[in-house]
Amino acid sequence: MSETLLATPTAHADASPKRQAIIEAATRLFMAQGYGPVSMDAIARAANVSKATLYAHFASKDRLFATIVGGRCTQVAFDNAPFPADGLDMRQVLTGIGRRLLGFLLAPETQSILRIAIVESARFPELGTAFLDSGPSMFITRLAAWIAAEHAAGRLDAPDARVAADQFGALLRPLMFLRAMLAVKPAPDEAEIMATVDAAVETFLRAYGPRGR
Amino acid sequence: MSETLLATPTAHADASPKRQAIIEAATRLFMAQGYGPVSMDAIARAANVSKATLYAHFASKDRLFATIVGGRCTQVAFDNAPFPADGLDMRQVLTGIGRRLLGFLLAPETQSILRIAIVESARFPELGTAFLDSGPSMFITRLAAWIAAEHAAGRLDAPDARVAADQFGALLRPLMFLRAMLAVKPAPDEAEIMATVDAAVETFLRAYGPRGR
DNA sequence: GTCTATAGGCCGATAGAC
DNA sequence: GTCTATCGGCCTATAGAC
Repeated sequence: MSETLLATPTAHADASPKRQAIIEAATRLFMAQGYGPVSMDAIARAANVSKATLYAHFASKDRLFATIVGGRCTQVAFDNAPFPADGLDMRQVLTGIGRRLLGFLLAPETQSILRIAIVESARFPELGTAFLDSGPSMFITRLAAWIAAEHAAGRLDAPDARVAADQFGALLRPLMFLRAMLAVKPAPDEAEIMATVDAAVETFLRAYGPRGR
Repeated sequence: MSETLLATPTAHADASPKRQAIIEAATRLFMAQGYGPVSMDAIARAANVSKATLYAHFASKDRLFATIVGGRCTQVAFDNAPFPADGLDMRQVLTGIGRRLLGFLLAPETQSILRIAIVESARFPELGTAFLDSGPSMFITRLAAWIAAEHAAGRLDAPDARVAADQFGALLRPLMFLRAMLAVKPAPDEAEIMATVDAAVETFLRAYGPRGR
């Protein structure tokens, strides 16, 4: 697969109803089942169009998949709301950031696309990059910038802000996250999520809180 | 009449050369490509047997896959070597544990099976559990026991040893690990691995080192 | 653009000879 | 147990009518 597979930003948003139906059906099926098990017949049937119409809009199953999933990566990207300004309680701020990030990571849409990106990254190398760039990388970069500012202000002691940001994200993905990715029951509940966030914040502050806390 | 008490003819460890060839070929192909893309024809061809022979040993593709991958989970399990006894330098001990664990997590065999377990856990729920039980869960449990002992001895300050162990593992899986799972270049090199371990140990000791460090 | 119909191939699984 | 040969089905993709 070439990297041009993802570059399908048809300059004019094609609002053809059939095309839209195809995209919606393909998104639903691919996200639920991945690439292999979904047939073009099934997509055509779910979209209420014929296979010929399907192929009139998308040259091949590969291209349809890459278009759908690549676009989906940016669509479910982590909501990069701004981090709070100075003066708020550090623990509350971190807890809020952690809750938002972990909630995003555990959301069914995120899990689906992450699962698909992981397994299809061999066949579609651009998917891995698209997913990383769509959320995690940018989030860590922004969090690092915020941490650096807090460090400069003396409210954190994190000389290497990039590492600290990466580690805060990592602390939010303990075994519970792996268990969710592996679909091992029981699914994480709200209490477990909160406990994970609280523990991550606690450890982060123990490691990076201002000296002489 | 059966001539042995130890082996049932069809069920267990059959040393038949054909069966062994099937297992080896299927392992290689499934690990490299996952479930869907590998056909029974391909496995038979790679094992130099006919498809009929294949089906004489394994009732279906599903069962063959579950047998192969389930067994593989325990085979590539993390080497649970004992943790060092008392009296050694804490930083060195943690660094050694971290290097071994991260090296294991990034090994191609581990990445393959983890990728497969993640994507096929919907179709084969037992795979997720098998993978978790084969390594990560037990490792965290053992690490937690060691941390609890160190806590009791006053060499660590980790009241909740289970959380601390889980977080140490999590600190070893920053973005670099996600990048590896997504097959995004460049692959982690030795320097990056060492830097990740050192940073994880540093943060862990900042958070859980003995008070008044 | 959209349809029906089908080409052409590979799939999982089996029958029957030995 | 092991083989050859094959079945019936589903797959991607296309031809041709409208």
